[in-house]
Amino acid sequence: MKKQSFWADVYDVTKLIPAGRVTTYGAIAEFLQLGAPRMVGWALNAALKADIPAHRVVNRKGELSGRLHFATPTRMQELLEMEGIVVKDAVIVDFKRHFWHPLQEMG
DNA sequence: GGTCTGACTAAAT
DNA sequence: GATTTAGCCAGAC
Repeated sequence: MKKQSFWADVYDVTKLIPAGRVTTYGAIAEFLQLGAPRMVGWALNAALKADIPAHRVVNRKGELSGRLHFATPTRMQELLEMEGIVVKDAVIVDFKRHFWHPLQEMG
């Protein structure tokens, strides 16, 4: 993938996340060599306005830390559950099992 | 143009 | 082992 502005990069990577899978800010930051996971979340916040499945990105604990930024606080969880991910109390159940790393898709 | 602020994370306490 | 601290870097003011 080409290095663009980090916004576009975050968008692209996020769009690559398969349905029913999730990844972390850190994984994306690592993949993009940002060195600043916070920016990923920040970019994702802007990504909500675009056609980006930002709900598939959670913090390293598998917690839906960004749910409050969605239209409704429960929206993120609903989207994940629609994709077959079990979410309990804003935390993904068996997070490790659903975890997806960008490099995994790259090959 | 310096300062503040994040949907975070790892290390230190 | 839970809480706190520092580092991360791009935008907004």
